[in-house]
Amino acid sequence: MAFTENFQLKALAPFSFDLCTQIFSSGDPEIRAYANGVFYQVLKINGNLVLVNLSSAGTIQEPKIKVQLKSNHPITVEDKRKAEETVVFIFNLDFDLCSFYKDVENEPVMHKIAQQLYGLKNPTTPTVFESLVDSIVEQQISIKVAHTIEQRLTKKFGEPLIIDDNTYYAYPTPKNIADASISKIQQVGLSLRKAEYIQNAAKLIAAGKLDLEKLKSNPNPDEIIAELDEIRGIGVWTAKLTMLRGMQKLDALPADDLGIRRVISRYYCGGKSIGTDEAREIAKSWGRWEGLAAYYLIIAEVKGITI
DNA sequence: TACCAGGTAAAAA
DNA sequence: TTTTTACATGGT
Repeated sequence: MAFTENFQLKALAPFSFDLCTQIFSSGDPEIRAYANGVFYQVLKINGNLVLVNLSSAGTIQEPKIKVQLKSNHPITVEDKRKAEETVVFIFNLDFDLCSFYKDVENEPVMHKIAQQLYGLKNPTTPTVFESLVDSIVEQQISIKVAHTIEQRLTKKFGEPLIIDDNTYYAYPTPKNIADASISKIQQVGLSLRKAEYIQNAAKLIAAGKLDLEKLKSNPNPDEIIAELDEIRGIGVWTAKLTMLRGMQKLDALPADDLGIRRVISRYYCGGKSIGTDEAREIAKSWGRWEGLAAYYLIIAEVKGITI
């Protein structure tokens, strides 16, 4: 017998629920997915696993989100509050896209893409740890291989939640990973070195020597990069990707990233391969929103948008 | 079959 | 100090 709780959330307009969730339509149905208008994933709320179902109940200009929580434990008022806070964070509901749109309105390419992706907000991982681990996994290897490995990692070390005879997996906690052996971690297809990086970071967090959630609130991006860079296996690329996807630092742009350089080239340089400096130069025209703008380019490419 | 893919640390020069 | 190399796996 599952406990359920229903409520609604408002988002700061413009917000397109459909645009924001579409990228999850190919997600692993046992982890996180978007199907039949419902996005769902498991969150660990105050120590208990909760399945969060989200669907749109409004429009782009008056966005409302229907939230349904399901758990095998009673859901307290505090659980509800925490879940609400997390959902707001995951979809960046409080962010005002208008400031981004205003800053790029004189930059023809991004302006046009932004018009076609009106209401798209960048999704964020529920914890910084998740984006840090994913970013390490994604070093060097193709994004498809990385996703396969990330799914295996989640199912092998994440805690399962069984609701209505379906099994869903929460993302592993730092302790889950810290308690696992290097060879066990390697079994999901990671190199020995990456398994060490990930376990080491998890141990630092589990031991209280590293507080990523606190680091998130540091307003100085350079200090965040410097601190992350201290951790073995984390370079500037990984630090920036972590900041972008796990801390909503929308100015962080991993300009040396192959995929980002490719997509910048596609929309700005006719597809010829460009260097890091050239990518950085083009990104300057996006002001404080380099990372968000890069996300727009990636989604534009996925959706086949042409200028 | 090779080679490459959203890097990094450690070894070698 | 700067340049090479190993790394694991799945897609092409």
